Amino acid sequence: MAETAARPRTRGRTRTRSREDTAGQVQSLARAISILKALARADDGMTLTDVALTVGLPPSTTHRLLTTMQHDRIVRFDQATALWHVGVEAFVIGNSFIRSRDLVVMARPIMRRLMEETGETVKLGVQDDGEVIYLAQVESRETMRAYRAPGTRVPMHCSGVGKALLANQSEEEVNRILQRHGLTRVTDKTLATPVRFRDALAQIRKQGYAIDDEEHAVGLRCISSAVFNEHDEPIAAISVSGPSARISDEKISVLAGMVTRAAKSIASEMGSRQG
Amino acid sequence: MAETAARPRTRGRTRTRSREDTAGQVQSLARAISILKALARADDGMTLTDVALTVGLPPSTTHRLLTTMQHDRIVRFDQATALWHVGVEAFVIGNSFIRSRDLVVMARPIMRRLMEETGETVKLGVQDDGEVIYLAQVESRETMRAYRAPGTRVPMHCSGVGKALLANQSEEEVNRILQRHGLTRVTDKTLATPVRFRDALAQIRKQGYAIDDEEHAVGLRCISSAVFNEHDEPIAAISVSGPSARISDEKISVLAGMVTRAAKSIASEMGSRQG
DNA sequence: GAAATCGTTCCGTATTATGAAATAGCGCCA
DNA sequence: TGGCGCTATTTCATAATACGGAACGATTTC
Repeated sequence: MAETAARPRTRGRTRTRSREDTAGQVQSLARAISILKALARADDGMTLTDVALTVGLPPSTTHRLLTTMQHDRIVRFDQATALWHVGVEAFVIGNSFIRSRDLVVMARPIMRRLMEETGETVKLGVQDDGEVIYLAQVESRETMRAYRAPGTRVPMHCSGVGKALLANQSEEEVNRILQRHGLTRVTDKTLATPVRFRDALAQIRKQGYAIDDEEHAVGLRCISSAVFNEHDEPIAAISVSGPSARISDEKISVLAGMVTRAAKSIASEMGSRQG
Repeated sequence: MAETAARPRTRGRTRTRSREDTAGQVQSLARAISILKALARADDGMTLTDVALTVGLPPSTTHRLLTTMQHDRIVRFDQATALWHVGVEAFVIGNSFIRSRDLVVMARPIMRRLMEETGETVKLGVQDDGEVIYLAQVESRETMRAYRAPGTRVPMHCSGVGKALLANQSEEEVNRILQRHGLTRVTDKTLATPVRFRDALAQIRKQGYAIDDEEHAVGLRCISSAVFNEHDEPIAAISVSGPSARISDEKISVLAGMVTRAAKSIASEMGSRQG
């Protein structure tokens, strides 16, 4: 291990990491994380070669990392289909993120009641990295219902929760986020121009609640209201969403009342605990 | 770097892993996982030394693994309190488990084992539209046995599965269902009055399991226990059922233990912690 | 029945993880 | 204010550990 200079540097490990951003990092762990992320993105599991290809690692290394994680059920291997999935233990660990946030624990019973009142799916989301991330959801009992698994991310500009959150932030903050993520058009009704979007925010501020009228998914309407902390900062938003057929124009004002009331009870619940 | 044989194998790192169960495992990754598990167990975050102590690693190693995970927001460090928590990304990854988990698939092996233990037919049912719908069943080997085709619906108030589910719901919910479907008398023993039924539910809550004593079919007894999800909501119930002749009063408590234990393993398989 | 494809294990190599120790922060008490 | 005890970080020499190419199996395909 002394004659490093003698050997041409090209041979050996295929990929030499750029020694700047990864200094002090544990390679194998970082690689395992990227594998996990890949698995989480795939809807129906991945084969070993799929995984190896997407993360850019040799199959043997990929396999070794996967089996290590399998040992603790972080990932699961389905023998029958030869596919790797995210495992139970990852779920259990991930859910402890929720428990560490009083918000979700407090909000859940109120969300449940709101679902009973409205009959529609109720979601709770926060802002994260310029996007909305859903933390919790209470599903409607209807056959035709809105569903978006907790833990998924959606753009802010075309979701009720996102707009409710943005409407209560400074103009600079809004600009920064729009600049970073853009106003991507997702459906015909997505507000895809800055002017229209800013008007919408003004409207939300005036009404106290946000509406997403098929701006994210065709046929899906959604009414949302922000939850404020004791410093009047919007820390989260809840929403009620369902098929446009059920969420008629006439019903909106009634639903909006229920949603804003629920948002306020969550806020007061948080305040009392001094979260 | 060629004389590997010359050096005595015993010296070196302080802890030599027992080369059997950890062969082919990636040490650093396995350690990182144990750190994550420790963090998940602690609801309110841990200091670095806490973590290092509980997983039995030097602080420097622990710190290096933590910062690597922090890079991808698998863990979060709260500067103000100097505490490490499970991070957003762990939540996002973990929740993708929901997409791949399947109650019936997870339950089946456990149901099979329960059938072997008890010798009786094991069924899995969920609540749908105020009724019980059976999703799966593992049949007893006896000639005389309980049978109910998967997919069939039965009233909640006179089935073990239904009662186990109802016992774990709010009073309003129970009232709504009873109002909608009534307490139809099916056999002589059916609990057909609200008072008797409510008493039965209280009893179930106390015991942790439900008994259907010929309330649905003459000569058929059934013991059932609910399966809870990660929010402690009852999502399903399993039952063991057979002829009253075989399911004697004395046998009930033994069978009940087996059923509740099986229900708990299904729950933990589905990601509810504390199985 | 041969070829191809994919998953798994082996094994020599040196890169990378390791942990002791040094250093940097941070209250806390005198 | 300054020194003391504590905990969090960073450094760095060392070799243990992760690495990946290649061989081996298992399965499917044609």
